Amino acid sequence: MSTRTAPGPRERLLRAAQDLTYRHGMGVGVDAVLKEANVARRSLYEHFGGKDGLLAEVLRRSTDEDEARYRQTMNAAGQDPRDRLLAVFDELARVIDAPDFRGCRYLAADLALPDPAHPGHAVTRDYRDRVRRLLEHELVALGHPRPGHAAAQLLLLVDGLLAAGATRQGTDPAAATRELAEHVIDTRAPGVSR
Amino acid sequence: MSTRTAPGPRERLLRAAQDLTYRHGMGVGVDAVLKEANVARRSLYEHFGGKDGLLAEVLRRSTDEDEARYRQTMNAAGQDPRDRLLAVFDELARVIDAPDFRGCRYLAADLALPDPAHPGHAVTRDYRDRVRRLLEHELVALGHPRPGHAAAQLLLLVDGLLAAGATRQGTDPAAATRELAEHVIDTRAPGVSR
DNA sequence: CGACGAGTAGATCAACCGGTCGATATGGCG
DNA sequence: CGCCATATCGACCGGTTGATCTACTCGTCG
Repeated sequence: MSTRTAPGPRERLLRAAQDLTYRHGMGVGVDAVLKEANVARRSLYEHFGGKDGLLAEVLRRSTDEDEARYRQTMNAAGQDPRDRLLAVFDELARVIDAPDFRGCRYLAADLALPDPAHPGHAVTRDYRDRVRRLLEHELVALGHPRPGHAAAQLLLLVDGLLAAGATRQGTDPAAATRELAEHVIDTRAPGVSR
Repeated sequence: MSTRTAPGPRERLLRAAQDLTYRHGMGVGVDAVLKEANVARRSLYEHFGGKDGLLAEVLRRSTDEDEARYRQTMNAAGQDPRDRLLAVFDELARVIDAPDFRGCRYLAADLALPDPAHPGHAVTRDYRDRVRRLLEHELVALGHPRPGHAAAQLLLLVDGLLAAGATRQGTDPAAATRELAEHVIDTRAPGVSR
């Protein structure tokens, strides 16, 4: 019963789909996923009801992994909320510098799925809210005067950084982002724009 | 010879593709474009060599339009570089509030085209650079100590705002962005994070 | 007039799309 | 052992993809 038993078809499907959707986008064919996972066509429909169900589950699992990564990045940075927040941006700098970085999964999913009723959208919306709360929690601990507002700003910086990283502009976007993040975090008086 | 002559097949193809790719993504079928444009199949291949060529040309034409829009937004704001820069963000606030806003075309294209050799990528890269130079020019006129750096930061805010607008987070992202943009523009001493 | 180029209409192609279905292998239990 | 439920398999479905090709129409200009 160990977790080291050979993963079943469901698990293999999820892993293959997670990999292929990230590398080739949401448009990957079911055939490609099945081939990569070495799973029969029918099993996909038994487990997930169809391609949409598989994609939604892939997104859901990814959000859990990524949220956990945010948490452990922050925990590794110590107890000071300021350090914990900035550690997130340092980690993102590493992420976008990875040679196989292909942009934010969730933004790509939202932009690639034209149907607003697709179950994937609910997953990405929930994910963004979880991350926002994570940031807001640290800002509250820091005694920030407008934690909700600042959290929204930090999330905006995260989105911008991931977008910039995906589109590979020459100037190092991570440093510029970190600078703005520090400003957001260190703003102690509300409404002061300069 | 007036521009009011009925547009030819090439023009109709571009308009239809521009509209359909924005609404349904880069994955739209050639058939759908042909039907919308009321153009024979062969004409597409005569004029653009294939779907990729059509998409690249659609992107190129869009960048020209959008760059012109940036310019006229800034010109309408007067001569003060600060006003001209902030006008861009006010305009973006309007853009993302439009009911049919579906995210940034170019970011969507970059994320949706897995092949890094696709001609569309060169177009989006060039566009981003043109906008960056546009912003940098105003920052220079403003006497900003690090115009290149600040332009990269503003571009990052633009990307973040467009991403946030596309994913519809509850809190109004435009106001938060404008606040950060003001900070970037008004930073007069280099290296000062607060 | 007649030749020409651009455009249209549509058949055809191999590849692929997402989805359905009967057959089969496997494993627990009487 | 025999039996059955379940999980998995892979052939098959109709439709669509992007692309190529032939045949026809039409307006223009020499």
